[in-house]
Amino acid sequence: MPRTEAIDENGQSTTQASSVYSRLEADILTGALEPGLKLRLKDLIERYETGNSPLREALNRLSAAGLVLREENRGFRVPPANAEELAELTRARCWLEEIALRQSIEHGDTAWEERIVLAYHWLARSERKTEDSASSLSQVWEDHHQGFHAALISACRSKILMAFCAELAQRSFRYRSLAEVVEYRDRHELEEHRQLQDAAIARDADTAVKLLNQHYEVTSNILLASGRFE
Amino acid sequence: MPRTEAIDENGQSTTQASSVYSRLEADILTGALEPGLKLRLKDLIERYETGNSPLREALNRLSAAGLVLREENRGFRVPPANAEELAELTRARCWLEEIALRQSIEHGDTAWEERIVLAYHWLARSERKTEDSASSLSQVWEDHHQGFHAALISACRSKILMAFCAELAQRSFRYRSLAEVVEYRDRHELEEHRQLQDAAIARDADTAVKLLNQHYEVTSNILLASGRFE
DNA sequence: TATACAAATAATATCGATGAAAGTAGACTA
DNA sequence: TAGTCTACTTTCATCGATATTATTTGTATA
Repeated sequence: MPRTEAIDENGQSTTQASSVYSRLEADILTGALEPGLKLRLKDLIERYETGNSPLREALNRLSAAGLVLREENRGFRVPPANAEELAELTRARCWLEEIALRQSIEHGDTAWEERIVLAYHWLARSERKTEDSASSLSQVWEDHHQGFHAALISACRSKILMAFCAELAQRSFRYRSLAEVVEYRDRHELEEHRQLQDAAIARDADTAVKLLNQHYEVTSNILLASGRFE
Repeated sequence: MPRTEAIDENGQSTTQASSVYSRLEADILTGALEPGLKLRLKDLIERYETGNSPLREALNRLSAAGLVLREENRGFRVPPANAEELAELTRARCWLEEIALRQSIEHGDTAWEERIVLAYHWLARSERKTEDSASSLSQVWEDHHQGFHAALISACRSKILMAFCAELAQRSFRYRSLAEVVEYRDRHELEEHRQLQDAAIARDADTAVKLLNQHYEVTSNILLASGRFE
């Protein structure tokens, strides 16, 4: 008999392995499982109430995705987090997203513009809500934030490039979670995104790229300044 | 009792899962397992003389690496190959390797130059051998070819970017294998690589990038012209 | 003859247990 | 006192069997 039927975030039924995968992924990205932590199979089996096989399948997938470290005959661990990696992530992200953004601006149709406008709208709305529930950045805001940046490059005509950008976005997100920076001093996040929206839709590639790179670099510097990464 | 002790290419002992992983990877990249093929577990267990669990772990890793398709409750298959993907791979490769090459030329030290010279030397030597064993491109030549291109970008100071490039190189290699183009008409491969070497070491970024992009685009066009991908 | 349903079959996903390797602690030696 | 050898313990990797899900086949119905 199966432990419990595996259920998707959307209430869809999936395999145990995929269910464990997404829960593990979330726990690593949010820092619930801290960097460097040894992932003992027995513990994880308890934590996620699953079996040996699906757990190992999830861990193997995650290791190939760079979200878990795997050592032959020594099991798995959460990858360490350090300033160098954050810097490298940021650099790579600026490089790749510049290409993707320029391509999108060149090839984007009106549907692309609409996706951006819509994504910005949601982002602006969800930010209001954040003021209510003081403390940590809300999950819903994060989703919309990610959605906005994905929309910007969604017309680049390269699934491969978008997948790479998504991986970088995900790994960068972990650093934001780990830094636990709730509020960014002297910063108008929504305004930055609005300017990005405007430049993209105005097809002003150089401005858009400059804004986007700044956006990532400023964030990165704030995180580095938190002093949590060495 | 284990079926047979798993052995690495270098004679090192590894886990079954990793052993199966590399054999599956090779068979997919060389086309021994053809695009679109349904990967039935029972068949693979026979083929690789392994068990259910290590096989599934290997397949799960490969699926995360984009070398195998996974469908919930429907198992695994070899990803189809088509002209669009080849074109997209080539485009992405030109984009990313341009960045990596420019960075390498900017930051490369003498050790980097030596790696290139050495890699070129091996490539030139191994090409001679190919003339003997007529038919298909030799494995050793492929290794040196890949080594040369890796050396070119090896000073870019971004492991992440190099990993992306490696993935693209791998997936592109599959198309070269599948096309079974043994000889490239009107082409002087070794000469192309020599020019690349020279431009890189002369720190002539624009020329090097132009040569590299041409190199990839010409190859891609030859493969597309083979008519094997739709 | 096409369609819908049901049973039979085949394939995948998961379980519980066992085998193999790594890690640990205590005894013995130089 | 440091080193290393061995027995013991913990953890990981793999096995063989079972449960679950998809697919096919067969049958009845319109």
